[in-house]
Amino acid sequence: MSGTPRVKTRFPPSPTGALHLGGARTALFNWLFARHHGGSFVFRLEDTDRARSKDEYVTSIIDAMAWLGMNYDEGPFYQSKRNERYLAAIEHMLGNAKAYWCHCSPEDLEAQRAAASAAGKKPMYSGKCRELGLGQAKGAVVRFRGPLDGATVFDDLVKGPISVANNELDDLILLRSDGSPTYHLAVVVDDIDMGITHVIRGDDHVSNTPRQILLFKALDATPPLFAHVPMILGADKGKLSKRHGATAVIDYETEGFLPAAMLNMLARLGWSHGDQEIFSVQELIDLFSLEHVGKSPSVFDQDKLLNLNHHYIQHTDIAKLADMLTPFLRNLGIEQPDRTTLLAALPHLTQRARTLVELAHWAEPYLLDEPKMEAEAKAKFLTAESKPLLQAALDLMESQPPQLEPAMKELAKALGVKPGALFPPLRAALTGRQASPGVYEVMAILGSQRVKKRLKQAIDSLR
RNA sequence: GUCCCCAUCGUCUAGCCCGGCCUAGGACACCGGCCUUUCACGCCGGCGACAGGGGUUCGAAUCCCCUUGGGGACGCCA
Repeated sequence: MSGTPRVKTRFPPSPTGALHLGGARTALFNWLFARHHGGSFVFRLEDTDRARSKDEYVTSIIDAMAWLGMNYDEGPFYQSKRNERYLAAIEHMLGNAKAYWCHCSPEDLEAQRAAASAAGKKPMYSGKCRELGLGQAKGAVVRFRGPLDGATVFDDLVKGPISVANNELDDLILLRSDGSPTYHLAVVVDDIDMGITHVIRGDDHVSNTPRQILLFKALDATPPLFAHVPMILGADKGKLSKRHGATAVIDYETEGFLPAAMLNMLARLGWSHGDQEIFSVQELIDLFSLEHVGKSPSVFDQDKLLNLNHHYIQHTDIAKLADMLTPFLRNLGIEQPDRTTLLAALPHLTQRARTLVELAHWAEPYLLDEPKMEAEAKAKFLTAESKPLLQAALDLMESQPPQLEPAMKELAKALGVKPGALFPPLRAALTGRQASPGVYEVMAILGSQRVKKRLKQAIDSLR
């Protein structure tokens, strides 16, 4: 029975597009904060804009959250299903004069804003209908009756104290002329109903905060605590957009990134824990705190993500990696990869792959019945001069050498050539590539039967 | 335009709240070297920042002010 309420955060995307990087990071911070404090995390869909909201975006956002492993304790809630609650709140405010009907037409409003701009002020609603005592009418809206003087102050958990003069805030619309509630009203009612204690959201909402605080108070509720995290920018420091590459998190899944790497990357954008760069999810939960979230925007660096992903690929259990590779191998036409071969190859491949796409590419030669010959590898190394070398290697394999490495080195010496002359043709014959793990490793992965078969094929192709 | 916010290497950042330990640390990227049968991994080294100007102080990246620059908001979008 403690007096401090249990921490409750929420992530409320509007389903008007896929989950993008900024949204994912906001979700992550809310999720980490809730988990860190043993609180709960609410997932809510803000779909009051019926025209732009789409079911396909709802499922894609849910999928992206699942991919990242951000589970929620309550929800998904849909604002579109909570209309009576919003209407009741508006009715309540109309009843105690915290709201009023406004009959201004869109054209009239436009003129008012233009007038304010011309006077060197912020374009705002003039308050024309505020004291007119108007009633409901066709095309009318309900507006909030905000305070005319004083200031609204709040202590942002990341930015510190923020103060805005109330006369900078015009009377915002609560109910549209089509009878639907607006964003500001819906969020506030939801956050009250759902008992949200901490609102962690993007920087673009700071200027909305004073108006929402006023709404909380008008609804006789104590506002939650607010924390505004800086935006994520593109390489040119502009808003993140398609030009900067992938902006939707699901794109990173198809490009072969691991969720753990993505989470690590997102967490380190704007948050830090001393010099530490690598964090497991559990460490993130244990260490996360709003005090260490920075105040300035950060640029999303693809190279850093690639580097992190490379790290996670190297440190992920081989069997698990093999499982994750399945769809990427399928894209290469490999439906049923031989698991034994794959498991044998993977330890030699992870150090050279930064993504699962690259890893699948490296694994391909070992999983195919016959390696695909790259034109350049063939032209450079499968030549008339290399034929006797390949033949010698094949003869050696027939004798079943117990130790590959010394045997191959002996062979080079016996042939009177440097290892650098013998190995590239062997690699080309065995993998079809110019680059691969060491030739002995390749042979071990393939096994002597397949090695002999590939050697024979290469020799035959040189006839 | 008006209001709000922000400002350390190219990028992510530590340090800033509680001034001296900062000739500003780490990571990514980049450059060079080592290792090496290729491609990588790894290791070693290098380049590289407190936006500018005023204060306060014995002393400022750290505190205050101004300038400049950047971002956000100003919708019957969220």
